[in-house]
Amino acid sequence: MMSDDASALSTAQRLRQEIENDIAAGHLMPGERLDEVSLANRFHVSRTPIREALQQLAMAGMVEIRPRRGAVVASLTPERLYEMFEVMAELEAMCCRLAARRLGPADAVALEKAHRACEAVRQDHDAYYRANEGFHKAIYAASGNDFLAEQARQLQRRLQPYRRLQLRVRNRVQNSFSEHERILAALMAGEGEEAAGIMRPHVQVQGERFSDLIASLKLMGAA
Amino acid sequence: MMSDDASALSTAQRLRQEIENDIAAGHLMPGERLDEVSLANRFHVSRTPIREALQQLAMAGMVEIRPRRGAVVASLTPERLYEMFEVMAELEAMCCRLAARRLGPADAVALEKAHRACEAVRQDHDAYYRANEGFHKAIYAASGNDFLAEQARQLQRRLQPYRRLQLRVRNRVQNSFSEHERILAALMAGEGEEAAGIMRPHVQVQGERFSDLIASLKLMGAA
DNA sequence: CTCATCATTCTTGTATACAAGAAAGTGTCG
DNA sequence: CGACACTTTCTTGTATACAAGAATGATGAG
Repeated sequence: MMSDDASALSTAQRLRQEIENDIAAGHLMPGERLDEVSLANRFHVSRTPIREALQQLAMAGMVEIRPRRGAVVASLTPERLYEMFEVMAELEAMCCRLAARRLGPADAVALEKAHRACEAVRQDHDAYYRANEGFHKAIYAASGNDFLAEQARQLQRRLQPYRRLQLRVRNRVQNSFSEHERILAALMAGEGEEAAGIMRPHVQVQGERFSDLIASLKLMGAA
Repeated sequence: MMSDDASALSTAQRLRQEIENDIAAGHLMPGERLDEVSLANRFHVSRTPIREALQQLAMAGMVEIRPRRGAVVASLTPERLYEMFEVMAELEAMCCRLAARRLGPADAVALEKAHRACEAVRQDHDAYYRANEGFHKAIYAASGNDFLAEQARQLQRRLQPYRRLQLRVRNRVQNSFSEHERILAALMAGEGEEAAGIMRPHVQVQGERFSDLIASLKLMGAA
């Protein structure tokens, strides 16, 4: 039996994923230097594939390469961060609109499951953070537009180091969960615009929440 | 006086741009093989920076790298193409919404200028194609969201090889121009939703236009 | 004549050597 | 004591050598 292993990854791509994970997980902080030799030693490869991985990350916006001066983890200004959240909100709103129209039985089941997973852990910030990610990804998938889903996941990943801080704010988890509930209901009812309208402010970081984000950003020590 | 030359590009980045231009310009066709040695000879460099450029292009979705089997210009299935146009339409609609709210005097001038440039060349398909690009880019810029503008430009670039074929369809230029006119008027009047509503179908490729696209796609010989 | 198997050739993947620019450390002079 | 120039060290950028997998072509059997 042949497994059409389309998921075959080159070494550089695997390395990219590893480093990307470290960035998304907050193990590598914005502004931090990415030394080619250290990375090469760490992964037991030469600098060549490491450099290829760094070039990929640069295109993904996760690192910044200053010619002749090395690569650093990309650090975003508050303005840019705001812009990215604004786009993220719109992409997710779009996912809602499409999902409401195209929702299949399998998608509906996956959505409810993801939602109940959130409910189960809403006392635990960190666990909720992960479950929340699952709920949002279920919506991307339900949009029926694979390209859109990929774009959404990619941007979500890029914002992850910053988003993590968001849920620590008092009552945020509780509010988040009840917003999920309303979104889910709207999707099931086929009310795309309704769902989109709830999703937008759910994702976007405005007003007080933005100030909170900036404050915690300073705590991170990002340049 | 100091010119903060942030535009300093590494060799790999320059090479990426060159190859990307060839793809966008249709000089390199979808499915075409990108031989590392040939490219290295052509640009008078070794394979190393070429490979770095190819990794970047892979992340940008412009080429596909099959491990151990080399890189080819990415060729999109009709489904994926449809999905990408759907997202493009939404991004541009979002630009409209934001631009209508935030439009500054400089943006307004730039928009009108770009529009008149379109008008001046509407007898010439190829010239209109370029002017059209300018009009859309002016809207991206007017959104006031630099990240959004970059995303829009990047996706536009990716769709360029396919979009080129669109305007050849009978009357498409005339229709396009009159849609521009209505979008411009709505933007100037601050009617963001109105502008977005015209932009969406202006960009999205649906119904007959999609069939036309698929037909010309087959002519391209893309796998 | 067609298909399968093996040898050959070509291309990609990786390490390494070397070149050259940036950073850091040292000493001297004001 | 502080600033500046110079030297040394370290890091990145590029080419090249070699290894290994894929494509290609030849040869032989059915």
